[in-house]
Amino acid sequence: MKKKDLTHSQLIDAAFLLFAEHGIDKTSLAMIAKEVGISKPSIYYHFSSKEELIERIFDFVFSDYRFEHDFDLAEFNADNFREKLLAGGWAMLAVDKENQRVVLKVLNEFILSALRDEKYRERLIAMQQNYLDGFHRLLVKGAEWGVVPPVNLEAKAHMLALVFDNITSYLLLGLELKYQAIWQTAVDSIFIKEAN
Amino acid sequence: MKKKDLTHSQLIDAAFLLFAEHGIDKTSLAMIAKEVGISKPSIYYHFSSKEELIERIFDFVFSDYRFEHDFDLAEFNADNFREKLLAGGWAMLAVDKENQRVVLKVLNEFILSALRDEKYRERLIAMQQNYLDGFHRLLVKGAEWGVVPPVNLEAKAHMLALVFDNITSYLLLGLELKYQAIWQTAVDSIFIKEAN
Amino acid sequence: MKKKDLTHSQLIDAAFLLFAEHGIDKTSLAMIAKEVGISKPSIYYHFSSKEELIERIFDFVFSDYRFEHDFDLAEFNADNFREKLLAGGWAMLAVDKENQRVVLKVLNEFILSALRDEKYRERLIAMQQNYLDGFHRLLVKGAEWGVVPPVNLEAKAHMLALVFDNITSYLLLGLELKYQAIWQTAVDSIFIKEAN
Amino acid sequence: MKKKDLTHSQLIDAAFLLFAEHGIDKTSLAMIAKEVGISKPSIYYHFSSKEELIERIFDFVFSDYRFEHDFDLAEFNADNFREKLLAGGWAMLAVDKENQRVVLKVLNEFILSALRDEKYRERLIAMQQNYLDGFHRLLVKGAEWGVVPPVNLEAKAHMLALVFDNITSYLLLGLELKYQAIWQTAVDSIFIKEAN
DNA sequence: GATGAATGAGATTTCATTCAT
DNA sequence: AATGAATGAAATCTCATTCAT
Repeated sequence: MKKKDLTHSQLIDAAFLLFAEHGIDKTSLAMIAKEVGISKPSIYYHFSSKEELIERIFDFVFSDYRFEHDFDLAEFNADNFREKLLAGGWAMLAVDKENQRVVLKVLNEFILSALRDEKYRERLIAMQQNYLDGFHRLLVKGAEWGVVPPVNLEAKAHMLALVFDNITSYLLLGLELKYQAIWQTAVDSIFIKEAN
Repeated sequence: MKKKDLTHSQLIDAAFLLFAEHGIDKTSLAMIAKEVGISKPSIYYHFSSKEELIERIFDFVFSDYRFEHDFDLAEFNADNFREKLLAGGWAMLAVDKENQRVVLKVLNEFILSALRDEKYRERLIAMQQNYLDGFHRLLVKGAEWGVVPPVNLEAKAHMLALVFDNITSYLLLGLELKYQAIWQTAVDSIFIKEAN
Repeated sequence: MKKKDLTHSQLIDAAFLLFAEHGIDKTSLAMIAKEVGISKPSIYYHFSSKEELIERIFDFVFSDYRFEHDFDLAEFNADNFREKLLAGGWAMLAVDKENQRVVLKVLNEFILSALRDEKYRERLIAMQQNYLDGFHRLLVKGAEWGVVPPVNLEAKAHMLALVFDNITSYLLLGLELKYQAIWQTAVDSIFIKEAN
Repeated sequence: MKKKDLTHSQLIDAAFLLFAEHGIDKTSLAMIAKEVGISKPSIYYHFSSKEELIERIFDFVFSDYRFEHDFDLAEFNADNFREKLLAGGWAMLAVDKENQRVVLKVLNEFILSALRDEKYRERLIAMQQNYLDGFHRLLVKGAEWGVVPPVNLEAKAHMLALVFDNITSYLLLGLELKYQAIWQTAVDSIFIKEAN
């Protein structure tokens, strides 16, 4: 790796961790520079402003956050459908907690930013939509395969997305719930033939 | 009301709105003072520091945010159980959107704060717990009344809480989903006799 | 004088002198604050920005710079016309040199600013126009009184203005010319009945 | 031209234009480098510091600014004396305005510098002196040829120089005066046999 | 009950300059 | 002949806070 690229990625890493620890607003360029061991103005050789650095962190965080990472449609079939769906949710519970907290903290920072800045809102919504659509596609497949009752698929999918998404938030806050059972309850409700 | 109390509540109101608009960090005491029409140092007569003002806003916001506001157990009975449960969720969709956004924005600010400051974490968790427990109590009642299958009640309750809570987040970001149907799907899943 | 007004005028004075000595760009707020003996941010209590301070200095300099100060039409009459005209120009040569240099240096700073900033251009042009018009009015009076040949008055007036104005510039640079004779030559040319 | 010389003169050109547009202080080496399409440190191969570059621009500007360019004594004779004198002044009014403005802006920058830096003062004074002396020599010749009354030649010459010089300043600021008539008035005053 | 005046700490950013390559 | 990477110094400006009045 060239020197420039090295420093560049050190800056991304340091900023990322500091954003998680102190929040974006309370992380100054001085703190980042100190962490990396370069001078404050040197940051400007790599990023034209703090704002640009923030955007690069945004890219960095969100590139990792895709439905397909958690649920790979290609691996699903009629036989393993329920299992896979359960496993996809449970996987997030088994992950390295510390690392997850860090990612989620920064993600939350950006959700707040998104409430005020169009630039972030669009991308954040695109990410949420990616999960909403992902679950929908999955259930449609499940219906095609005859394992999911073919009614009300969109609402079911979105309910799953909301539960899945919010489990991460509650984890982040340190609420200790029986997430496995909750996710299972949500997943199971999908397969019920509505009798009401 | 005494003058002191008047100014006090004007400060709370102004700070609350400004926190929603610009975020806590980016709202300066100068902005708040200007909004209320007093001088900056005068704020210190009412609050010993910005931090204390923030805490009072926290109280102000969270005093309004209780499960019992949304779902009043006293009004539930065996006959209206499903209806009331549906209505409690839908009510949040019918509320004055602008006002709701403001409250939710500030609430989100505090969720972020809670990730870094023990002081806020405890109270925020207490609030989330209030909803988690509230739904649980409700379903236990429902089971007693024979309208909810008496299995897996806790997980069902928490799933409802997660869906309920996250609907507000998605609303806030401006995602346009069929929330009524989603909530109905979640609610209906509660009544199913698990046959799998 | 109130404390605020005192500091305010100390700031104006200090900034004015420092602008003359180092130029506007090279005079930092730190230098000004140090000169007055207050802290850097205190300046912002009195002026909202460096730009505003500059504008106030501009006002301060230009309020002193009016044709009527140098040539008071009310004092002119047919008998003393030439004498008064001469004296008005010569007065500027007799003035306290050091003080004059300071004023002129800052004035020159603003001329440069005026080349780039509409805001200053207009006001500077108004000032030059004040002299151009002043000389014109004077010569018109002179013509009415029969002491100035009533031809070509505008060009004559403007020529006087140019000479008068530029004498200050040359003085400022330290060029040692026989300014008295130059001014006299210019003034005398006004009275000639053109015979060519 | 060698590559070195090429880049050198590109730097001079670019710096010159940028100085005119933004002023010396507000023109950074980064801006100049960008304009020429080289890297910032490369400037240091050609000039040892920004200060040296400024001095070279000074040379560049002032080499063009000589009395002999405007009034070539060799072309004057008794018959065409007045005409030539008029034409020399009018020429400056006919010149390409945009180009003239650029030169004059930079020149003005240096006048300001000259007020603070001995190094520039001497050379600037030399230039002004060149015009003052030039007009004087011209009038002396005119007197020898019998076309200019042989009295008060120095003051007349200097008055012409002041008018000539200041016309450029007023042009630069965008003041719209009848400069032709003004210059003619000044020139004509030279030929008058003083009768007062 | 409130303010006028001020401040220390610190934020982002710009700039001329350096030096190994 | 030029550059990539970095820096020290300093600029403007903001902010929470203080304290005599």
